[in-house]
Amino acid sequence: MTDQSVIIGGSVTPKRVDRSARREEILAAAVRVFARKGFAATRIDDVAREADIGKGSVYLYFDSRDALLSAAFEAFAARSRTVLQRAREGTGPPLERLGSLVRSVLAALAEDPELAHILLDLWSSGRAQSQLPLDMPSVYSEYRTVIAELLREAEAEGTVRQGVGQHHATVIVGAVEGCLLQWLLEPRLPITELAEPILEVCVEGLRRRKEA
Amino acid sequence: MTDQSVIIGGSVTPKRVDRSARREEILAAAVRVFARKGFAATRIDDVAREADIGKGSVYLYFDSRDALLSAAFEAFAARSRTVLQRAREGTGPPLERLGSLVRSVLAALAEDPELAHILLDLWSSGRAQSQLPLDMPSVYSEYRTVIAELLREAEAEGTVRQGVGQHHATVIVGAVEGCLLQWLLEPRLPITELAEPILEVCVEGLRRRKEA
Amino acid sequence: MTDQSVIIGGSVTPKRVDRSARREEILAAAVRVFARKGFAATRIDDVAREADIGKGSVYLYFDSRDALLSAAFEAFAARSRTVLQRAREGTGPPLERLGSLVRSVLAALAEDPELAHILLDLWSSGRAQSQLPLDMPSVYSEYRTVIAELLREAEAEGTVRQGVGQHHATVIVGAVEGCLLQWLLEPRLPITELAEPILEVCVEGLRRRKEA
Amino acid sequence: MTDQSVIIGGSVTPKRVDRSARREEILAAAVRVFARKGFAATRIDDVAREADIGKGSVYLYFDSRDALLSAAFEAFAARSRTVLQRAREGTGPPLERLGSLVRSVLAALAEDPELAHILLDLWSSGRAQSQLPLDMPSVYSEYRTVIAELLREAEAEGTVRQGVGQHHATVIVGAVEGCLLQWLLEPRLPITELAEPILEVCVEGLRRRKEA
DNA sequence: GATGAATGAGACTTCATTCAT
DNA sequence: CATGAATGAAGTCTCATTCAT
Repeated sequence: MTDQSVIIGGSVTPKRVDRSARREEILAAAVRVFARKGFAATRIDDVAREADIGKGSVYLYFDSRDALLSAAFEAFAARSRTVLQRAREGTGPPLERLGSLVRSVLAALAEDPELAHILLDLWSSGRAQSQLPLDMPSVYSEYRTVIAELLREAEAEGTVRQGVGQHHATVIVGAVEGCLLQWLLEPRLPITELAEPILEVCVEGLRRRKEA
Repeated sequence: MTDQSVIIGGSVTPKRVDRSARREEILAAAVRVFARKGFAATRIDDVAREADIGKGSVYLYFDSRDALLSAAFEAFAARSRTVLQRAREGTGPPLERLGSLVRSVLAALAEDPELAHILLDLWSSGRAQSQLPLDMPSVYSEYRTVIAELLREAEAEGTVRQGVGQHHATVIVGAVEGCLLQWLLEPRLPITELAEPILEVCVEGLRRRKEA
Repeated sequence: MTDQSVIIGGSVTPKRVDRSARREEILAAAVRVFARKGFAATRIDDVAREADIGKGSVYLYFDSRDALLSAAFEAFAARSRTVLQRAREGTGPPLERLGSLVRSVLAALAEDPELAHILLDLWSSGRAQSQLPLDMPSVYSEYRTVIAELLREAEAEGTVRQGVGQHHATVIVGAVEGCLLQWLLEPRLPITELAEPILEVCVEGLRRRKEA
Repeated sequence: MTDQSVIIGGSVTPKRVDRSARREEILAAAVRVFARKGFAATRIDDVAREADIGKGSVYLYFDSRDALLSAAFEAFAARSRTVLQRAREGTGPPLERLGSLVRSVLAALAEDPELAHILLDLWSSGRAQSQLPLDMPSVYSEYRTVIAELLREAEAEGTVRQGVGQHHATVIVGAVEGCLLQWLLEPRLPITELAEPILEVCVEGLRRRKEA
């Protein structure tokens, strides 16, 4: 609304850098609090204190409390998109790209547990009444699509069984997200170590090979 | 509305309504609203209206709003325990019992989508800020334990590969819950049809058998 | 409203005895609870439970919760009136009748601590906003009047100094009630033993010096 | 309405209003309402309206409705302590200091009838059910102690009869508080004029007969 | 821009009172 | 008469949002 511009060296330099950096700081603070207390229990005051600014100042950067959750969702979705994009653009055998994808997803969230923790809230908010336009469903839809593509390539290559399709993509996404869920509920589970078992189970299956 | 005096076990109930039946009615109404709007957005008034009683009457059967969520959790946990118990007590080849378990879990929730929908809230409540003593983590812990037992039996039998253990149990639980999650976010996914792909992926794996 | 009468031996005997006995029971129960928890914190439910009847039944005997306090006030006022009447009608030296009065007041309340305890609530209710028509002020007014009469008689007799009047009556009433107050706040104070010090302080201070 | 930034002790107060001044304003408003309607009948809304602020603003300065009563108690107790301290530290004949004390107590409350009126509620709150930690009993205990000390000094001096002790102190405290009680119930009583009768009754009654 | 005091809508909860049985 | 389940008005308290400084 107010566009205080500062003229430096003859070029118009909107204070955008500062503004957006400050916005990011606040968002990061908000995510930390969401992770700690959950969205429902998080007060604007908590966020302001965490960001070490005044309560009113939060509203200079975000329209509303809900907007903070939306922004957190955006951060999560952006990261997801990046990871998925990389898998899509990657080269090499599709099953290896699948492996990388699974490892990346788990590593990304293990590295940033704060963001991971708000997953639960995002799942809840992704449903029903929520006035928020957080499109969680489409995040998972894209996720399934990418994996289905990889499986299709693998099928074309002959590295996976015939008849593998959408549903199997859903199962793989499910295995990853379900392991994350369990880790969120039980932080002692070694999340990064679960990548290999996930791939073993999904790719190799549990049944013993007859002649192996 | 009032369902007269009710005979239970041959003795006349002291008063007019069957307390526990009425309690269940209100809980069912609450679960319907939770499913529709989520716990955070559900007002006592909503529950009362759904149950077609006065707001104050809810408090005759539940101590607080939180107690409603606790009760919903109990209903969910009780059902989980039943399903798991059945798998534990079952006879027959362990991998078949695993199959039954997976199918039962999905069928149970598909049959009662209302209860399934509050899963998201229960997951959230299972973490952090919640003062509620909803022990979601232990639900999943037991779940993993039962599956790990089945895998151990199968390993003893020689029907699964050696080295299969806790982590693989976590992956199977994850696959089931992760598929449920996706269904909750995207109700068009055919949840019951996912049981077979889950079992295929987990038991058989995706990779094509060399000599098949 | 309902006047269920029972014919016994040919005479109409309204069930008044029972009815009024029951009323007294409830009132006594109410007074016990008021004494224990104070009027503000007393619930109709508490009274019903104490009287061992159903909550709704309280309303068969009292119009409202406030009516219970009114009735308790009436009981207190009636007792006060009795004590005062006795002092008024008594014969003998006025200062001795004053002594009896003081001893009676303290003894009456010491004997029935329950009623004494609600004095505090009655004092509060005797003021301001209270919709209740509890006329505490007139209880004390009558009290002062009776004592002033005794003092006037004593003055006429020459047993107290001249100039003793209304204000001194107020002081004597005050001394008694003020001691009661302290006892209510600090039950270890020996309330009945305070009668003599009160009389010593007050009467000896008023008695004309013999030879002066 | 907002009274700008205020300089206290040379340092700029961090924000705009002086928190403690505003707190006092609200407390004063609360005391006015308590005096008018009694604590039990006073709603937060009443206090807010009296202070001409929003309902929620009360909670910026007091944790709860009960905290308002506690604060009012503190104001009363602080004043009591001051009056008592003065009597304790005073010099001069003990019976004169007793006279000053009685006059001070009556004058202090006569001057601030608002605070006096809540005495009734404080007495009630000093008992039983109240969760509040208002220690009315100890106020009166200290009061008795100070007067007992004065009497002991007077006894040592020979200005009061032998055998005068704790109980007589209780009677004097009672006379003062009992007169206040009557004034509260019957505001037409001339409270300040009662100091002399109280002293006449009590002091002359205690003074040793010169030639006896 | 920054702040935090102020606000008041709205949620929970209590409990006096009613009334069908 | 007796009862206690049901009710909803009313009260406390919270907190997102606004706005004067």
